[in-house]
Amino acid sequence: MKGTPTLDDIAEALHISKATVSRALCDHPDVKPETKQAVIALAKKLNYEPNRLAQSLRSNKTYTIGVVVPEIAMHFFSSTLSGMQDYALRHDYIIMVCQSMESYQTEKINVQKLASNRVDGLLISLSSETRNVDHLRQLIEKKIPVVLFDRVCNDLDVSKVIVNDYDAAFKAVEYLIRTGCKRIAYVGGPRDLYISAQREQGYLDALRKNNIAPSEDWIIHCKDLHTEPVGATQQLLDLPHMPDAIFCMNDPIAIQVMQVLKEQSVRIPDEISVIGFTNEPVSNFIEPSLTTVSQPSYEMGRTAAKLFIEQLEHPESFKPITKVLPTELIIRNSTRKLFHNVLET
Amino acid sequence: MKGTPTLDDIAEALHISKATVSRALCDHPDVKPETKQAVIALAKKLNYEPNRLAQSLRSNKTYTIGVVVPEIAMHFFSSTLSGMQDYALRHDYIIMVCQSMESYQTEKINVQKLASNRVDGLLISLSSETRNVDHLRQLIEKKIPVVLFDRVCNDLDVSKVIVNDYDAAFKAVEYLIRTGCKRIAYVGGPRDLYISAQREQGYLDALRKNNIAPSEDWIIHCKDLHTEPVGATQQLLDLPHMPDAIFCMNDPIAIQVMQVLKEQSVRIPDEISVIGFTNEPVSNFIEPSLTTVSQPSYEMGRTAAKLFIEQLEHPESFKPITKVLPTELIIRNSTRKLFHNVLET
DNA sequence: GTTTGTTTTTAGAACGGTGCAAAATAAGGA
DNA sequence: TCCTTATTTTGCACCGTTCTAAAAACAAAC
Repeated sequence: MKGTPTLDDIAEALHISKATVSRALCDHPDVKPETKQAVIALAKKLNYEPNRLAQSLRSNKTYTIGVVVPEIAMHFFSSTLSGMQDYALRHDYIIMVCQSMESYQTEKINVQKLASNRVDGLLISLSSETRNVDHLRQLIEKKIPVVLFDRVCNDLDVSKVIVNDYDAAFKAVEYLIRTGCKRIAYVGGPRDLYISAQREQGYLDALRKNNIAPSEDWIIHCKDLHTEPVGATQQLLDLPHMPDAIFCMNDPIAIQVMQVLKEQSVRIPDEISVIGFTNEPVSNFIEPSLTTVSQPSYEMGRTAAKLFIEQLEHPESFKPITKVLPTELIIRNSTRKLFHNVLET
Repeated sequence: MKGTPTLDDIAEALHISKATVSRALCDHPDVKPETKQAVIALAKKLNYEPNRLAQSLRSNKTYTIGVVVPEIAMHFFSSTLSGMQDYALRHDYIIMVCQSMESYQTEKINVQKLASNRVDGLLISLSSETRNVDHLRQLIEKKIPVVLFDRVCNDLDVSKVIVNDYDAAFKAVEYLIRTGCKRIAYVGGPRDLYISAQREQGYLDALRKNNIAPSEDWIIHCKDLHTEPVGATQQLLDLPHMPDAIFCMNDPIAIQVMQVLKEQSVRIPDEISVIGFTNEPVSNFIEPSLTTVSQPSYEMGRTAAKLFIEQLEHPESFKPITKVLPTELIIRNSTRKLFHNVLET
């Protein structure tokens, strides 16, 4: 016998047809028990494994899920990947992973490569540059399921896994206000990055509800999340009337903000409170530890994979749904204590 | 026309055979220029894309690389994944990612699933539990290339990407000695985890070279890297003669060690110096910032992918090689300053 | 010994692309 | 014009599986 055993090899050895062998291995009822026995025994002996490629070619199904994240090495995303991988593998799917590096062009290429690799569908968190989602729409038109997570967009009628960014931001900012902060700034991502806009809206509404007039000066949008927050912080410090709190779109931004504050010897939280979003591991260890909104990243990945597989395996009963997972405000030491207010009320 | 266009569709439309179409698209010389033109034009118009599955079935090549890491969400590994992904995609490969969660069983399952998905080969970093590598040997016997990175093992004759763990550990420990530490402990992984053993050996030899007799009490092996270091630290603190430095196998361990020291109000580095390994982002932000050995994780991933693809595409000239990437001792504030010694010498 | 009805098995056609040998066409030389 | 050589093109088999329709095998009933 040559390389890996095939159906034909088994069929030939037992003097039966490969169709029967195929049936026997699928436990099809139309096969005589003793034939089935013989086939299974020989298959085991030869260490036979069906060729996935051939199966896929025939069935047009690859048991493969394409995943695109902005950056694999960002903890939030690697944690979602972990959740997806676990769920997928347990259901016999494998994930193919790409990263867009926050570039729209790269994202398009990623999607294209995954599609040409015939993935059964796509789990994607959009790059911060992405405005146009035609590359996804094309897939959807071809009936290839797409599930968005975290960095979603509203003009696609697909399943989504998110947290309530608006609400979480609202609560975070309201917490700042309850600790006595009055001049609260927001350092966010690009203006049209959906999650950033949502968090900004929550921020604005929390201010308004508490009779604080928002100021344009307090809101800064960064295109490049890795470097711009540094300048943004300086800009805030240079204001005639410096803010007393900074709400950051995510933890990496908050960390850059804190670095600048520390360099300039601005005391955190006495002079300025800082609050982040995501609860990356580092936020627990930075000094002072960072108050932040925790997002269930692993669970988001798991849920995205779950919705995806359900959609794929029960297309008849499929309706796009949006799963909103809970967040939690993790209070640490980068924000003032509630102490005074508790006394005041 | 039905769903996705195929070679046959183009052939039929142009009244030529699909073989010619196939050739035209591969830019084979044996096709009349005008035919080629026509084919390419129509292919573009129909948005034709060759079916990877069909190609793979025929050629027995999938342009897919299986990757197994101990834990996707550990920064070191997500960073290697990032490097692999970048290099792979640029060379038209896609990575399929699995995590072993430090479990030998899961690792075997991962390898098995990836193999049954007909990956062209495997990049793997072994779980801390893995002693036996027969699951990899099976692949190698089937001529499926395997490249090991970081967590390698010596009984496989394959390409490897590592850092010089022994040397880096030696230098790190010697640095501790030069800052005046004399009772240096080692908190590592399981005894037979190769990188841990290597680092331990470097540690031991650095002590001996500097006439410090190693003590059994100073060396602790943790099976579970996520929880055991806490108890290990306590154990060290409870020694009649407490260590004045702790060399940790990696940063996550170092961070747990530091947490315990801080809880017990042991001053770092005045009473005990702490040194880590890997240079995870968090080590720069923890207080005091962690002195550690930086490993080029992204580069390790890239290099692993590179070696792999070279091996795959030039099997004739293949010889297993071991790439040793450079490390760097990053001196921060969890270790004493060199000051005194500089004066002494 | 037919007829009818169940099992059980079998060719053979997909799936979509590539490679080979052979055929068809075009061009050049005597 | 015929023969030779070079250029293009064409069937067809193959990769390994699954599915369909039809055939074969067997048993029970008439």
